[in-house]
Formats: sequence, structure tokens, C-alpha cells
Amino acid sequence: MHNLGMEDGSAAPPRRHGDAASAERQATLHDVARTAGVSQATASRVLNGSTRNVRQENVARVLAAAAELNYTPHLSAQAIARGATNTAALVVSGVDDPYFSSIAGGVTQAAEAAGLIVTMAVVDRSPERELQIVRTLRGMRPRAIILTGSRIDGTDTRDALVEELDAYRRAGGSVVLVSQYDLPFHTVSIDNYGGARQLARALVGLGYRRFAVVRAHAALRTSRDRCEGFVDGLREFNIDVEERFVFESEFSRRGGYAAGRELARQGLGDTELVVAVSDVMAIGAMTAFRDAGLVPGRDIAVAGFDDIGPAVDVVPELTSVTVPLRQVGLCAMELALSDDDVSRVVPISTNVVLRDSTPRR
Amino acid sequence: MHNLGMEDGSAAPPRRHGDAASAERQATLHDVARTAGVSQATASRVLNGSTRNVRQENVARVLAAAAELNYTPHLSAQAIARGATNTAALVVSGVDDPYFSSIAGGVTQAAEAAGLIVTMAVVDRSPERELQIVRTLRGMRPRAIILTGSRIDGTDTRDALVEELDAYRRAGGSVVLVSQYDLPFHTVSIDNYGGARQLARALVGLGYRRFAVVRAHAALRTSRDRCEGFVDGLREFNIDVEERFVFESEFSRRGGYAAGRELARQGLGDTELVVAVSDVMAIGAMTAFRDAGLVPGRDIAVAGFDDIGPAVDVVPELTSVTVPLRQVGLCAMELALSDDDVSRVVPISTNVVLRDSTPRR
DNA sequence: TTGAAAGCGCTACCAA
DNA sequence: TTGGTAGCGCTTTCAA
Repeated sequence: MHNLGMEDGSAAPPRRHGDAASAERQATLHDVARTAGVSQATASRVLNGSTRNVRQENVARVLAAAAELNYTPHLSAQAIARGATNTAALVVSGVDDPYFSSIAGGVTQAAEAAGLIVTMAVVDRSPERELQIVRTLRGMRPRAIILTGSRIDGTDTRDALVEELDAYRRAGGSVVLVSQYDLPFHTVSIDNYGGARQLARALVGLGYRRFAVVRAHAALRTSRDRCEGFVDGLREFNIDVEERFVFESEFSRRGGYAAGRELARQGLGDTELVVAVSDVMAIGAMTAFRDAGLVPGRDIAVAGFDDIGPAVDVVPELTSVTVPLRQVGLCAMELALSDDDVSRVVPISTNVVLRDSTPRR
Repeated sequence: MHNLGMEDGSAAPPRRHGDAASAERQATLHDVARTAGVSQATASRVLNGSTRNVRQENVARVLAAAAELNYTPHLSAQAIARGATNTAALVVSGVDDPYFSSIAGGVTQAAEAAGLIVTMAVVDRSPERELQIVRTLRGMRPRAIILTGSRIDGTDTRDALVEELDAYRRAGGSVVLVSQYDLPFHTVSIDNYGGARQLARALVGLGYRRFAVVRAHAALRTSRDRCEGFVDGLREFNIDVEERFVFESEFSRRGGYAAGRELARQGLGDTELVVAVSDVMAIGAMTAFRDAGLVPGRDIAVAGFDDIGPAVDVVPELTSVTVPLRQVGLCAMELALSDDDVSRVVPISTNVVLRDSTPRR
């Protein structure tokens, strides 16, 4: 690599080779050892093993040499020699969704605490793609694979995925699923069904009787569970949601907006409240309502799910179901690190928060 | 690890050892070769090299063996043998901030397209921590290191970081900085200064004369540039921002909220508009105003920066400066992959969007 | 078209 | 407390 076009006044030493293609070789442990005048084994002990049984003088020499050569251990080489990496893999479906990014925040925090590096992959496409990603990730031999928001349900590839994960686990890896509680792996199980059911009760308690529902594709377990919980909750009061007031849409702000717009276009009828399976969707829907000339909280009440930060930044503040997403991430990582023999399920409970978007009727 | 709780009827061979700790060995290329009855070299050629010069029959055998053994190439081993990985490292400061997660979205998308795996590290603490993270990342020998939102400015560790990055680059790695345009590396340079300056002009154009500013620590380059651009823009009209109406706070929703609360507590005086250095902060401030009984857009106008999605979900919709964050991510990755000799700077222009949070006066 | 074998950078065992 | 050395799983010459 050349270095044209930069008047580099910084501390950086100049290029050594004129040759454009030639890169300086990274210093290896061998180099360090030679420079320090000790064996490679000793250098290894100083830099990565237990410093204990090396003479002080040699420790110093090695350290000095390493600093001088700007040595960085080759993690792949270490991984291969040690037979284990310090990597954890995280699979999400969309980083820019607050739901996933909050979980990811928790995961990375816990990983850092455990000295692990997180590798993140995004599945935005098909289940096939997810399978492929898991295969690739497996190739990194991470300590753990954490799968969140997977559309594992009811697809042909489901069995293949499960087998892939199982093979990984048999080889000593640790698998954690977030919100997928019927598979034989560690699972952080968010109480989507229960929370939604509670939400239904609470809303009925406020005086609502006629509902519309905005949900995502049924293959998305999270959406389905929330939907079912809500519908079951209403059924306790002999309330049904009319088919024409159920909107299936993309699991995103855009999807929520589209659903809201559609609902507004079609006419609210006597619908009093629309509940979306996520805050992100609910917020999108609220904006769609406003754009259609409806005032959320007055003309139509709105409720969401997750209680993401922005829920209190919109007007009116959004009624939701609190899910401690960051903690979900922490939990997932902990589960991943506990080498439990049994597949454990850690339940995460959820909690209804009533706000101004659903005023008492 | 045990395997309780699942009746595994799959093709997976049974445990070899009764020992709970013992894991089944992952199949290696050697195993595949043996099973297929060919040499390891041939197996390698089929599975990873050019399939071309291997007899059809052997190709089939190897493929079959690989499938049967559920073989996954050991990426670390490949990395070490090939002398190169297919990894890219991304350093952000906070995943759950829409700013970073949007950029991260772009980066991962571009990485995927290029067949790279993204490793993500979060720097939420000190610059020292950042240096340490970069060192670790370097150990993975990624093809590229993308640094975004780094608080590289004016710290003691700055030189150390630069040297670290330079050493990495000398060894053939590719470094990309987002929004740090005075360092000798590839840079995606968001026009923070210009955008802020335009914003100032536009707001003055709307009739505003008295401003408050909510900003983050001056060491954060992004915040500083936006601030300076804004102040310079006002100066064109001989408008100054009083010192007591400048609030320094955390670069987050929380920080924005705190600043807004403080401003409300202190009293607006004759302040007409508060501009925050990011939408996230602006939105936090808006909520603080509301909580203090002020109506944003009526009692106090508000403007932000970035034009993140939620900007149009709040009421009133937030005036902002559009930054194509996803594209910034894409760009960064492209820059990383182009093995350009010269350190290139790709400018990203920004654009003022006036919305209801800053009504004409 | 194939296989033997020499590494890649590192760790860890064993003997000194 | 040290150094020699045998791998770790893979790629890639080089001969056959």
C-alpha cells in the first residue's frame, strides 16, 4: 500500500518499501523471541501464559521487544493452538431496530466483561440465509452462538437449523435462543404471551371494547405469541377482534406506518384502540394516523409492546409492555457462559405500562 | 455437555464419552478426506479451493463425506494457512444509539455483500479502552478496521491510537474513520460543520434570533464541529449564543433530557429555539420540556441533527439536518475494501429539513 | 488429477 | 526457569 497524498506529520514512521504491493510483515512471536534473545516458548509464557515462572529479567526483555515490534498476538493462531477462541457470535435480524440493538447492547456488555469479542451477523433475508449464516459462524468456533429474533418457526429449514445448532453444541459450543421456548437449547424466554394478555385485560379495564391489531407475519414467533396472548386476553371478556381489523405487515416502523395508513384509509369504523405487536410498529402507526388527520389518543388509542426508549418521546406517550431488553442480552450471554448440561430456560417477565395513548374511556 | 431433554433422531453420531465434560470432536478436513478416501489436499481443493482440477467422482465423494460429517471449515485455521481472514472489525460507541446502529446497518450490509464477517466492539468508556480494543481487534487480523464515533480528539492516547492504526495499515490492513477528517487514513467525512451552518441560516431565515445550544463534550469531534458550524452560521447575522444558554451533556437521549430539564428549570428567558447537536439529544430535550409543562414548537422551538427515523415520529416533527447514515456505513465499507494507495476522504453532504418543531416566526 | 509434505503463528508438553 | 519440539486444521507448492 502506498501512502501518497498524505503529508503525514504524525508519529507514524515512513513506509519501508517502495514496492506498492508489499506490506510490512506483522511481528510474530518468533520475532519477539529473537529480538529478546529468548526462546519462543519463553516469549509465549510472558506474553500470553502465566508470567509466573519466567525470570524477571527475561520478562522485561520480552516485554520490551514486544513493544518495540508492536507485536499483537495472532488470535487465529492462538485459537488454533489452544483449541478455543474467545469469540461469541450474535445473530440478529436488523441492527437498526431498537429491539435488537438494545439486546445487542446487553450482549456486548456482558461479553466484554467476560473478555469475549462479539461477532455480529444480520439476517435480513430468508431463513435459508439464516442457516447459511449459522454455518459460517460455526466456522469461527465461537464459544457461544446467540440467536435472536430468528424466524425459525414453521420453515423447511427449521430442522436443518436445529441440527446445525445441535452439531455445534455437541462439539462443545453453547447455543442460546432468545424468545424461542420450544427448542432444546438454552433459552431466554420473554413472556410475550402473558404480557400481551395482561395488556388486553388492562385495556378492557380502561373501558375499551373494540380493537384493531397490527401484527407481523405469523412465522415470527414473537409477533404470533403477542397476538395470541392479546386475543386470548380479550376472549376472557368475550371480545373478539374482527378479521378486517387485523393487519399483517412488516415487523418494522415502516410496516407499522403502512398498517396505520391502511386502517385510516379503510376507516376506523367503531374501532377504539389499535394495538401493535411492537412499539416500533405502534409508533409508525401513530405517525400514519397523524398524517391521515387523526389524533392518536383522542380519535384512536394506541398501544405497543417492548417499551423501548422512544415510547415516552412520542405524543401521546405510548402505552406498552415493558421488556427489559438490555437485561435480556445480559442474560443471554450469562446463559451462554454457564456451561450447564441441561438446557435451561430463563423466563423474563413483562409488565404493562399504561400511558396517555390509551386514556380511560 | 450433556444433551438431556432432546430425543435426537438426527444423523448425528452418538456421544463417544460418558464424561459430561467431553465434547464430540468437530470433523476436520482430515476426517473428511479419510471418509471420502482421498488425500487431504484433494478434499481441500474440493471444499475451499478451485473445484476445477478434481475428478468429478472425487468431488462427489468429498462433498458427500463433508455433508455426512457436518464439516465446517475452521476459519482460524484457514486464516492462518492463507495468511488472511475474511473479517472486518467495526468499532462504535454504543449499539443502541440510532446513529451508530444505522451506520452499523450499512456496514454489515456492505460486508455481507463482500462475503465478510463483521466483528463489532463497543467503546463506551475511555479512550484508553478504545486503544485496547483496537489492539485486540488487530489481533484478529481483520481486513479492515472501521472506527466510528471515536473520541480520538485531544486525548493523550490519540498518538498511541494513530500509531496502532498505522502499524496495522503498514501490515496491509485497511483503516477507515467515520467523521474524523484530519487523520492520515481513509475517511468518510460527514459535513457536520456545513450542515450546522446551513441550519443556522435556515433558522434565522425563519425569524429566530435567540438560541440555546445543547451539545456534548468538546472532545467529541462530531459535537464540536456541529456546534462550531452553528455558531459560525449565526455569526453571519451577528447573532451570538449566550454562554449561559449553552448546555454540555452526555451525547445521548438521557443527556438531552437532562439538558432540557436544566434549561426549563433555569428559565427560557427570551430563548426562542434550542438546537441540539443530535436528534437523539433533541428528542430527549423535547420530552424534558413537555415534562416541564412547555409545549415544544409553541413555547420553544427545537432542532436536531442526523434526521434519524424517529425525528418524524415525535410531535411536533423535528427540524433536523439529514445525514444518510446507512450510506455512511456502506461508504465506509467500500472505502475499506478499495485497496487504494492514497488515503481518500469521501465527503458526505448533509441537508437541512425544516419541520414543525421550528415554525416560522 | 492426485498426494506428500512443508509451513502458517502459536501453545504446551517434556526434558534439561 | 528454560528451550526443543510436536502438534492445532488448513493451504499450497512440488513431484509424481
